[in-house]
Amino acid sequence: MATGAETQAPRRRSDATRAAILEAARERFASDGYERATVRSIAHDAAIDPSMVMRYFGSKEGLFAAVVDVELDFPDLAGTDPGSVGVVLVRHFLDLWERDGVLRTLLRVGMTNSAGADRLRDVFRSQLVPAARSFGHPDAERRAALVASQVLGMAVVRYVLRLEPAAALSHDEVVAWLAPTVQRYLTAEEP
Amino acid sequence: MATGAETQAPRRRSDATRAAILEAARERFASDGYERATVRSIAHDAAIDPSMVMRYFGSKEGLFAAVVDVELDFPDLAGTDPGSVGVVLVRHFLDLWERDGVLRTLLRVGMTNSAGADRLRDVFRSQLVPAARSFGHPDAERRAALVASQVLGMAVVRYVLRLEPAAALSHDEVVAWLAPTVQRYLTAEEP
DNA sequence: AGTGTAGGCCAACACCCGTTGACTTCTTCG
DNA sequence: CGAAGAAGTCAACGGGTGTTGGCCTACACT
Repeated sequence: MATGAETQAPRRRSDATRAAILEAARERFASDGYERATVRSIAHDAAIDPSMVMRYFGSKEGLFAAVVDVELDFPDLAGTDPGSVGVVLVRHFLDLWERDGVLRTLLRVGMTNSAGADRLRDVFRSQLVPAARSFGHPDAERRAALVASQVLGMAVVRYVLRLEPAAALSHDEVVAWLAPTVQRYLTAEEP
Repeated sequence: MATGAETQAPRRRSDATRAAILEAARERFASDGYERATVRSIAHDAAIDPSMVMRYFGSKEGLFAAVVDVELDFPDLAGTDPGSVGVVLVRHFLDLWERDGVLRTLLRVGMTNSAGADRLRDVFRSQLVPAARSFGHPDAERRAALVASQVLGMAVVRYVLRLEPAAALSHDEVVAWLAPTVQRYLTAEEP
């Protein structure tokens, strides 16, 4: 979706405020979760009045929807070498988790908020399942779910729980360990 | 820890109430998360007054600590055949997740509440890391973290997010797919 | 039977939340 | 310059929260 307005030149004075609110909200939601991230605290971070949040996004729910409404542009796995799909996918996920906080926000909020969980399931269905279909197995959904379990799990221990040994792993180490797993889930004939 | 009192005969009249509060709290925390599980709703489920919760557990935080303060008795991996440790561990985890709601509660709450995250890290450190040491690799902590990422990830997609394909998997299917992964994380010489 | 005490309820407290509407300030353009 | 409208502030609302203390009730023991 990613509601328009960025197609037109951003001359409106309010665009800066809008962006500030969105950024503050993204960080608060990611670090505090949906309930503890209060409209007041977000407004404080963005250095504006709480009522501005309502004016721009209608409600707290609307603000969350706006934060979470971004394209995640998965790589097209159809073109890549089937032998290195694990590496490609894991590396892409690492980038995605660390680029901006959107996925972390989604993960954290998705644990307690149904709108967050819905959006997360949406990403799974619209991005990961199609990618899993490239390998011709009839149970692509199951394979995608297995991949999701490993990738989300690493995100949980690394970014949310911050388990020391997991958070300390370099990107290369994460790829080295997880890629074979993901590869197997997607391409193996049987467990 | 598991605070005593169950060593003495449970003749106190209040023990039933105490247990009712604990059970209601466990379910509410597991299904709603820490913030949305209100003391009032828990008291309602336990059919008592909210003030009783305070009398027995001091505060909402105290109640949560009591809910989460249970032994998880991991299997001792030292005795089991090193070739089937993946199967044993994954099956044990499935039992643990589904026996009572404590681990689900911990997972959900650990995402937003620091006390929950602490307790989860505690379980990791005191149970999973020692188990990982059985295999003589110097980086046992890292191996344990990898196992945690896969096992927690499956719990997230299965019990919290309820991703359809993952929730529909039978125990045997989960074991068949995850056991080789866990086995490799624990025993492989290198990625 | 009478009394001390543990168990339980009720009403209220102070606080924080999301949200609202009226008011002021700044910007822009005729 | 002056007016129109956007951008932003302020104070308040109704409601829900965790928590408290006073009061009532029912049981155990002498």
